[in-house]
Amino acid sequence: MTYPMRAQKPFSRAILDWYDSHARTLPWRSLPGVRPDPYHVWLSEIMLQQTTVVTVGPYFEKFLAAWPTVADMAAAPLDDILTAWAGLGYYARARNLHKCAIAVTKEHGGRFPSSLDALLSLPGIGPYTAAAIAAIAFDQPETVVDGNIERIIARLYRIETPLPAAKKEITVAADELTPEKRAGDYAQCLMDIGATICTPRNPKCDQCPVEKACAARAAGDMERFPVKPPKKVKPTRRAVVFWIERPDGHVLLRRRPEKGLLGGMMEFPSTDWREEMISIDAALQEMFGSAALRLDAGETLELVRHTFTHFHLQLRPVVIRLKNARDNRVPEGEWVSSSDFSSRALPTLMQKVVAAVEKGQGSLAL
DNA sequence: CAACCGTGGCC
DNA sequence: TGGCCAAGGTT
Repeated sequence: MTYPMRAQKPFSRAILDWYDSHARTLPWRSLPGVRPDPYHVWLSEIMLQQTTVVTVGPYFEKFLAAWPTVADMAAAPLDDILTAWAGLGYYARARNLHKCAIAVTKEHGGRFPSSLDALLSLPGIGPYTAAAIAAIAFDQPETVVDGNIERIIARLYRIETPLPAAKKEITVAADELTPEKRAGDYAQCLMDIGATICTPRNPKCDQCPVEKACAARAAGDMERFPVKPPKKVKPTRRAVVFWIERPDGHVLLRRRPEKGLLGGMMEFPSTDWREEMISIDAALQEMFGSAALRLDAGETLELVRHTFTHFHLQLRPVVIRLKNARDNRVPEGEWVSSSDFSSRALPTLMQKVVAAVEKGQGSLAL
């Protein structure tokens, strides 16, 4: 095929040479050739799953300041982890982060294991993250395959098989190129190249240290790879969400179920998320078992729009101002002053609801 | 295997 | 403006 298959060492050497002069300085990254703290590597790798470097930066610093060691994190309440994670998304990562910290503390004496298998058995650590930690933190010659490296390999060999079926083929090819020494630096270098040069669109091939080895570059069809299946249409779900405020200004929050969408995070009570928007009357009936409220003009606020991985959501916020502190029609939950929302595990969707309510002023009395 | 699971930035 | 995409893992 092309030269990298026949000449593994020149390929990895070219990559590492490039890295020594072009490596980005990132908060979790040590100098080339220096082993970083496995706790830092783990924390950053979990945060970086499907998340950009720019987004992760401040969260990484915040977590390290709050929990300097994995034992500190293990000792923290899950809600503190979720609160700190709020806004980062994919909240199962935060729940698994906590589980993993506990497992490392209790079952591994507070030290991360260095073997691929032991790492794979930990919560939230899959094939990519296990290989990344083993290579970067423990200098083991494991093959790291993330989205960047998939793209680089797919272009290098012009792999026509669509993802995710191509994953095995790509991993085999990547494995043949992984160097015995400095596999961690090598992996980070490939990811740097993927993020800055071998980008999904408009790749900067003239800056690439392995341009000459790339089959897609030679054919001039880099952007065709990796081949991906067509996207599915996202349905839209709609609901009424309630900002229920007591006379003392505290607002009702509820905790979502442990698993599933926004699992374990806080929310404003809402009607079920259905395909069709529910009427305000029906929403009041569903939430309070009573529609005995007069609806005046201006009581509803701007529609909150949010897109999740697999559906769009539209929430119609309705503000309810309670006349009495206690009202048995109101569901159970936690009453929180809006000035304390920042210390709560409110996902971005719910922050959008806060913004919509603060921007508007219409309300209903109950 | 395919569905599920967030969010922000880019063009 | 909206689909696409990002240092994936779990079920």
